[in-house]
Amino acid sequence: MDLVNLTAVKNRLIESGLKATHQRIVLLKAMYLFDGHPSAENIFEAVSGDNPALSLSTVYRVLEDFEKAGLINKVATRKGIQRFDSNTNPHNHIYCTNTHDIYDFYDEELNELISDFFKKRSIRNFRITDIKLQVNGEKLNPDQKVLINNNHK
Amino acid sequence: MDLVNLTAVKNRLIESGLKATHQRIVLLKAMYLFDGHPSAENIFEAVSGDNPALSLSTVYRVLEDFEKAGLINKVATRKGIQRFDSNTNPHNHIYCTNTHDIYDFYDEELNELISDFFKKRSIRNFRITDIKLQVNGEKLNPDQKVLINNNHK
DNA sequence: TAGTAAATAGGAATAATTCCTAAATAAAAA
DNA sequence: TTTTTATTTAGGAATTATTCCTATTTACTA
Repeated sequence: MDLVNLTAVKNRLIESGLKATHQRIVLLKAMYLFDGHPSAENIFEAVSGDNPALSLSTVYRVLEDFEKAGLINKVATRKGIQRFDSNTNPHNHIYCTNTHDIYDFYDEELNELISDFFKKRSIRNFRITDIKLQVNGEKLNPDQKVLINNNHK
Repeated sequence: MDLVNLTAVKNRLIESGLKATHQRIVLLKAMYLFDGHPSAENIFEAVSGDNPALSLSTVYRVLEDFEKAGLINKVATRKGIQRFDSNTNPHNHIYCTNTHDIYDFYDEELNELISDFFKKRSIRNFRITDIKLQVNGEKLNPDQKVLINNNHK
């Protein structure tokens, strides 16, 4: 199934309790198509060519609405700027201090490790909604990809 | 040894290659004394009563300098606002979605679990400087503390 | 105690985000 | 269909957060 198919996007909006307005459809598509962890401004730039009447304040409001509806998440950043993530599956983040790029990484073993840990250690007076491992550091060669390696076969 | 002792603070600055100016001493002390993960504004408010001539731009610049010197760290936030952490020991963060409070938590076993994991899985083309587990969720009773529980004895 | 490089105050400039409200629009009702 | 109504949006103003600029001040060095 195609995430950015028109009716699929409409349905996602409606399932989440949001009216399928033109702007929301455009913006949710843009979130799915964006490769990375865009800011509101990034998304605005991505769509405003085709949608010249779209307002930046609408982008902010709609992304906020999407987040409240659980369609996307906010990503924590150290730079003090809001960024968003359309990937709502459990995964982790690698942060490059130099470029401020954020890379996703999945690792089933790691997810289990962490979830097992929190079976033993609960947090009193707190309801956990999401756990992310945040790996900070720096990309070495700017021309090469950052890749997680499996050395243990 | 007292972290906020005058000569101790001076020495820390000098060891980090920074001149021990009045403003830096005041601000580093304030960082050590602040309970939590303050913004630049928080620190400014905390010290400006006793230091009316201190400028907010100095606070921003000095906290940035402290971070570069490794005296403090920036904390990733989802709200899009810079916050700082004077605790440079390995520890993790619990984020309350409602109050935007951030709680530290230490767990030796968890730290080991994670460091063992990254002995097996390295990240190609990336130098890790720091790893943090970021636990998102909501504080249940606002009048009670958030505490990590050890159920496994 | 003077000289020099580094740091600061203070405010202006910029960037990021939110707020406001008249107009437009989607969904429901007629 | 058209009308109604509640929601949503555009657009810009307002606010908040952060950085930049530069004359002045300060900490160290000789």
